[in-house]
Formats: sequence, C-alpha cells, structure tokens
Amino acid sequence: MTALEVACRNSDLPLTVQRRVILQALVGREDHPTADQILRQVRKRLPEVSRTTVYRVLDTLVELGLAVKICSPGKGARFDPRTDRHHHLVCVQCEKVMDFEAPRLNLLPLPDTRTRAFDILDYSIHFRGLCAGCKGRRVRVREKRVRRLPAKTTKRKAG
Amino acid sequence: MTALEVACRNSDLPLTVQRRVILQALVGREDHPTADQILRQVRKRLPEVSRTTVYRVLDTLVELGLAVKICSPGKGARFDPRTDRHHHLVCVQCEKVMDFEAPRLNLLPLPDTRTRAFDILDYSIHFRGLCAGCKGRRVRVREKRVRRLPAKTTKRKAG
DNA sequence: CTGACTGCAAAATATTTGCACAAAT
DNA sequence: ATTTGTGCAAATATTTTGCAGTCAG
Repeated sequence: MTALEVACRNSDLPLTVQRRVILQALVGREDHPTADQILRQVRKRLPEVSRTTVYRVLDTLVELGLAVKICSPGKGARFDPRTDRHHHLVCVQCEKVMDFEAPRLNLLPLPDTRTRAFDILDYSIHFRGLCAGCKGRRVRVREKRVRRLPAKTTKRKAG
Repeated sequence: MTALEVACRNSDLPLTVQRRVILQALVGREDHPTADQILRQVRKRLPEVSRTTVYRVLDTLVELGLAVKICSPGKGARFDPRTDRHHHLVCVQCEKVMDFEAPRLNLLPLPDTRTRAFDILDYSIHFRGLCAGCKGRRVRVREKRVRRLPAKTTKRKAG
C-alpha cells in the first residue's frame, strides 16, 4: 500500500482507512469492476462503508493516478487498477472486459496530433469480439423474432 | 437511408418513421452522442418521440449493424454511426470522444486469441489525452485543495 | 388484419449532492 | 485545532419494463 501513502502525502490528502481498503479491493482484480462490485467486496471488510464513499474514493484514486476509469460499453463506470499500458478484449455480447497482453502493440508511435490540438498521453487497443461464454450462443439480432409460425397452414384466407 | 431499408427488409423488421429519423439524427454526427442527445435532436423533427423509443431504436440500430455502441468513460452509453474501422481520441478530462483517422493503424495483425477462446471481430485504438479545451486549464487533482489560506493574519480568534 | 413498435408511466439502476459528524494530520 | 472525509438521505441521471393503443406490411 505504499503507493497510496506516497500519493496521499504528495497531494496532501489524509490517508483514510476507506481509501486503503477500497484501493486494496480494486488491486488484483482483473475484471474491471464497477463501483457497486467494489462496494460489495469492500463491505466484507468494512461493512459500514457507504456507496457514496466508494464512488468518491474511486474518483480520488483515479485523480491520484492509482487507477484508471476505463472506457467500456456498459452502463456503469468501470475501474482498472492497472495504470501501465495494456490492452483489452471487450465482449460485444456480455460486455465483459479482459486484459490483453500484447507487448508488440505497446510501442506504436504516438500519432502527431499537434495539428489537432489534442495532447496524447497514452493509448490502449480495444479488441471487440465474443468471449468464450458468448461465442457459442450467438443470440444477437432479435431473439423474439425467431419464432416464425412453425409451418402452419393458417396463412390462407379461407381456401 | 437505403441502408436502413435494406437492413429492415433483411431482418423482417418494420421500417418505422422513428427508426428513420433516429438513424438520420445519428448519421453525420461525429461527437458520439448519448441517447439523450439523440433524443433532443430527434424531437426537433418528431416532437412526440419518447425517450424509451430512442433507447430501443438505438439498440436496434446496433443489432442491425448500422451503428456501434462505443466504449466510453462517461456515464451514459454513447453511439457512433461509423461502423468501419477507425480510432478515437478520448479526453480524460471532459470525456469528449473524437474520431481519429490513422490509416496506418488500421492494419494491425489481429492477435491470435484462439488459445484464449476469444473471437476478435475488430479493434479500435483509444488515444487518451487532453483535448484543446482542457489542455489549457489542467484543473485535475482536487480543485478545492488549491485554496490554502492566502497568507492571511486571520488565524487568531478575535484580532 | 396481425404482429411488432411506440408512448406512457413507473420501476430499476447508476451517480451526485448537501449536510452533520467523524477522522486524519 | 483544522480541514477534509465519510455516511446518510434525497436528488439526479440513466436505462428498462409492462401495458394499451398505433402503425407497417
């Protein structure tokens, strides 16, 4: 937990038990949890913690550079304890996000965006696709629509 | 709007005016709007449209392959009318997402993920950084904390 | 006509805010 | 002691759902 201590000291922020436990809950997870998932895990150790605090502390951790709010397709914001360059496999079906190591993709030359007035700090590649669990049952496209009158003879008006 | 007609015909879906207008509202926008932003734009032409319909139709458009629900850091889901391979500049400050053309980055060899049981369909690169508007005022890290008693003498109880 | 779609209202989910008390330095 | 943090409750924002009437084919 030294990283948190250092960061708090540097930023002149109190080192609270909540910050410690919430960061602890995030670190080591590779599933990019939502604030609520973190809340559940944190409450195992700190039952009194409030949802509000989890939201606030996660933001703080991001500000401190100890976590990243990742880009994800789903509803809730999701957090990543890894701040080093890495990539993601994103299941377009269940919206799971997995870390993906590809060292060869870590050295792409950062495009020159000076003309676009955008300072690039880092990048990550999102590989969209279907995860193991979803690739079998490719439900997609209108499950309901599948039932299309099972070969009935009712179609005729009257004969 | 032929693409929508074709897609609806293929999938045996009614071609409603809402679907037409909502897709129309999305096409041509490059700012990756949320459902609510689309709603506001759609209501200029179709004042009676409901928020529910916008959510549902956007999902339908995604299923039809006429739009993409993009990965973004913010709260609401955001949509992209572009379905071809392209990349994004994501402002970590204001969470704006801009399209970024980089043809040389469109031909990265898709990593072999067979061993990982994940079928990659496509990819896009997220360049994280600061947009023109945000790079000037790098507020970040605790705006409040900035006010640290500006050398006052008020420290005493009653002067 | 018929089945799917839309709009409404309400539920469910996700996130933020104001305030009083508690805790860290 | 001072300042920020936390928890609570309520406000907001976002998304989904059930149902009745409407519309496209």
